[in-house]
Amino acid sequence: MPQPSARRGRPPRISRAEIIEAARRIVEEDEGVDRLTMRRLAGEVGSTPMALYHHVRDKEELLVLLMDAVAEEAQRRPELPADPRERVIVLATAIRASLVERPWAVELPAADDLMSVSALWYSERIVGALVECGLTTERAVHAYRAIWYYTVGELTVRTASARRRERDDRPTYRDRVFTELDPGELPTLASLAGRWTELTARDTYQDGLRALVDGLTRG
Amino acid sequence: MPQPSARRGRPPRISRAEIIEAARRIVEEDEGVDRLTMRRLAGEVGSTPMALYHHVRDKEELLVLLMDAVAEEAQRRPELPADPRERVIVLATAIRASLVERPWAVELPAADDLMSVSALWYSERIVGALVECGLTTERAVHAYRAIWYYTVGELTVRTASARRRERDDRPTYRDRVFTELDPGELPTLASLAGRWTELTARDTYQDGLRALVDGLTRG
DNA sequence: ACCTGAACACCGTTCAAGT
DNA sequence: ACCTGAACACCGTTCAAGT
Repeated sequence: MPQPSARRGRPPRISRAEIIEAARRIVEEDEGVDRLTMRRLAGEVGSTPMALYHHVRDKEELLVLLMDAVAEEAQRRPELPADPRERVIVLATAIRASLVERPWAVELPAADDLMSVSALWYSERIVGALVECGLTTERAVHAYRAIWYYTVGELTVRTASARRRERDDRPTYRDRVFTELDPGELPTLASLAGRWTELTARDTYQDGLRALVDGLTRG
Repeated sequence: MPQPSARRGRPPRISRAEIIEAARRIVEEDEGVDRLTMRRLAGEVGSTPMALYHHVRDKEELLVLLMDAVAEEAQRRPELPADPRERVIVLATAIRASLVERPWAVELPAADDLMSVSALWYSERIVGALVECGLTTERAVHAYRAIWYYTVGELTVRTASARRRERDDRPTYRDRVFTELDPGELPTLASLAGRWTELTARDTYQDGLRALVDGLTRG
């Protein structure tokens, strides 16, 4: 029997795994996907940009692979309470916590759904818990998605503000807008002007989540 | 009296308004902010890239200005029902509808908040309606934000899927994942495998929104 | 089979000079 | 004051060639 064809030709100098590992390092240390360029990545693995294209189809595929790798490793699976409603809260909060630590991942094509296989562990349990709450499977899926929307939105807004804050110290556009509010037109907001920033800085993810889950399961 | 200093020097060939107008055209016709480059924009106004920098500080400022311009014009202010809870639904749905029509705007730095002054018309009325529902102003602001998170999330996921769909016809990564689910590990999801795409394609924005608002106001 | 170098077709932005 | 041209320091990706 001949050796499989994989054994022929020039031996590889870099591997797919090595590339993804280096990509993770760049993105984690520099906190941002925009910092991950093919050229920089090639440098990191001690090769040329074009060598990478022999291991991944294009940058997009690289990002998907990266997302998967990170999801697999980021599993700090929480203790699950018996009460299904509380379980939903715990699960969603855990997903969100692990994404708060990886703000760069929020921008990834991930946004469609928790797509990587390992992350489906969470989806499974959330949908399951919602069914235990009395929803039909169909409604449970929709409820799961609502929770996912809420979570993605909170993360998007959170990371967008964080990025803006770290970039410039000058008052944000929003702050400027709020100081010039016309109390005749916008009485409620004008009365809050001074406190808006403080109010919106507070972390209310769980409060909103609880309200949402209540609404979804009591409806 | 001498003329104000604005009257001196070479007369301008292009104006800020003209630039923003052209930017809006590009972004609206080509459906995407990434298509808006300084060079392309310069071409559109019949000038050079560098001339733009005389009217806007950098590309970021341009995007903020663009967002404002669009928000101002996109006001199809809805009829408001008397019932405050229903009013919140109508307002949020209207915001979302106008963003669904402008998918490119979802990526904008807008994400922090509805920041442009004209868009605050909505914020004012949502917070107001929530106060009418019996919330303190403070809780009303947090509730408003929860609604905003949910809306941003839905839009983010929606536009991300749309972009992916139009790019490649091959089955999405998610579809592939779902066909290979291990029913031992993920029984609920595996039982849904065939229907997942259909279930998640359905527009359930309003259902989720109603649940959220219920939870926020009944809590 | 795997890697390289040179090149293509782009970016945003700076700088010095023109009118 | 407003605009231009050339240039800098980048991108992702293709292509033809090397080992």
